Amino acid sequence: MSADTRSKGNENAGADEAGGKSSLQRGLAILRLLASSNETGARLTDISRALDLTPPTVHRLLKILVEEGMAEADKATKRYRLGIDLFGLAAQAGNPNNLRDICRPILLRLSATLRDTIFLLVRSGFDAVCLDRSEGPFPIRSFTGDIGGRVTLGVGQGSLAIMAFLHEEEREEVIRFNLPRMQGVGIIDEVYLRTEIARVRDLGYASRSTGLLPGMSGVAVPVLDRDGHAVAALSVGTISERLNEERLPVVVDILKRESAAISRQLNPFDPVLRRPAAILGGGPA
Amino acid sequence: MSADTRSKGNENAGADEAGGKSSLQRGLAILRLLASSNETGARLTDISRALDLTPPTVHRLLKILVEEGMAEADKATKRYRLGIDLFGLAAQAGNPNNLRDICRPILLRLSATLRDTIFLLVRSGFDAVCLDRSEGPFPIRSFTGDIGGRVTLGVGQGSLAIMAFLHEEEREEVIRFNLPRMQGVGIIDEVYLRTEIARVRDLGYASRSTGLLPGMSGVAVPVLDRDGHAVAALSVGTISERLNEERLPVVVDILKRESAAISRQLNPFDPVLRRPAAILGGGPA
DNA sequence: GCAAAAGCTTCCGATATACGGAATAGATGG
DNA sequence: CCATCTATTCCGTATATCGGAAGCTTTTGC
Repeated sequence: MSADTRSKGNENAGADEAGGKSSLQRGLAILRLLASSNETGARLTDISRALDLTPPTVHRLLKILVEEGMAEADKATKRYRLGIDLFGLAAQAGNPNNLRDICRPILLRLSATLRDTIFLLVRSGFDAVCLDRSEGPFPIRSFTGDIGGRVTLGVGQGSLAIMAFLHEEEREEVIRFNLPRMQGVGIIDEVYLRTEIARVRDLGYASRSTGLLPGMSGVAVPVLDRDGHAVAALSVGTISERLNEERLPVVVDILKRESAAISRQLNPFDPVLRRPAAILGGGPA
Repeated sequence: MSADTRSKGNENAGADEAGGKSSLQRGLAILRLLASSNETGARLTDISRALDLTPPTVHRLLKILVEEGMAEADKATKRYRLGIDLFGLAAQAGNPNNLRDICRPILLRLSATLRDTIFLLVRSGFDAVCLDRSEGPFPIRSFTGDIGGRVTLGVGQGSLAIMAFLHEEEREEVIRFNLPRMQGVGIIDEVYLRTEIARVRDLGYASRSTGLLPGMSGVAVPVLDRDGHAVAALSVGTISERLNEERLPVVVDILKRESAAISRQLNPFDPVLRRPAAILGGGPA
């Protein structure tokens, strides 16, 4: 197992077939396919062809999925889509230590205070995933970070904030894996990336025009565990004008304060945070 | 299906066992179990006992689930929880016709305008499910309706709004099924329920102190399809004082207007409108 | 610190379970 | 109406799944 993602399972050829051969894997493959075609839904034969499974097999699996509430059949159009039960499941998913629950009120407060949209990102393998977000009243919305959306770790400020505060070895692993993936999404130069990371680590926050969208900027701070490693990031996305030299320090300060509050709630036992103020700057009591 | 062939002597009626016998069913059962114990996570043997599966079986299924990103193993605590990929899946789930996407900006507008929390509910079987919500700035939050949460159809204003605008036969079916479930959650009297439904149908909105929480009230309007049947409900939850005789009609009026706007977008039958206006979204994942 | 208990993982043979070809029924469309 | 495509059912085959047993690791208790 070791390294935590899909680096190994590569033995079976086939572009996008049903991953393995267990029926559980096939069922999950169907769910993923349905997710990717949720606009229109997918018919049985579509699935059959896409996953290279025979119609009877797909039929049987779909029947189970429907019974279990993970899929729904639109009898009118004969199309299948994901079921709402799945939605309920996921409400609990990716919520280690109730991170999302803890952060929810903070996101609300931040979006109200800063008037921009606030994102909560966590690491998932070599990506960052948007766990939650809270829209601010400011009328221009960032395109990034629909809930559940993924970004390559290292792309975007929230990503960088997480990356800068990973374990040394993990960060190296991520850099190695992600550099090729980052072609054309901004950073392609390893040296530059490392410089950025060092800078973020130094400052305790990430803030640069990502280049993803002209005119848009972001600021992000990591949410640290008791060892000073990132478990998440708080990020603000807005138009560049709203993150000028005057306002930026203010925003950063507020973010850091809230991040520290989250850290404290994440570690209810902590006698003393081990590496607190040094990294996050002026730590409020 | 059904027909319990319980070859094993194990007759002990263990409350909540793994649903069926297919490995897909068992895998999903594990996911559900993890969802219900996401606070702490579950260990392999916990799952094994709860679902009446042998440890090797659970081990194998968990391994698959982890590989597929549907579960995560916390190596430190030896506990399993739901994986973030599941979270990403569900971002697409329960989103027929992109209902959630369509409603998102409207929820935001409503919560800003009305200053209270707005809920989007859809029907799922005999329940209503909270598809989305948008918090308003008003400091008292309703406990109801975490995203993904379920309520018995008929309990609460949003529920009622949906129920009042179902097909005749469907409504009867729901009433029949749900009446027993509603014991102790407010309405227990069939006559009263039917009266309420008729009233809601008449007025075009639902508004009563639900009795679920003293001092809290709600208003809800249905979102109708072209046939005048409910596909969803928009609901406002707040303290009773904020829904007095003066304000209520205003709120209802605004809700109805937005509901109508949604309905219009839901029926892009005009082949011209097929394109869902990729304003800022549509980004790659 | 050691022994005991509980938990996790691997192995492997028996068999239940899932598979897919073929045939049927239903839908679509010319 | 027939031709084509799709969904569903049936059933014999074989394969993937199961669980006992045993090795191994971690936790518990003394």
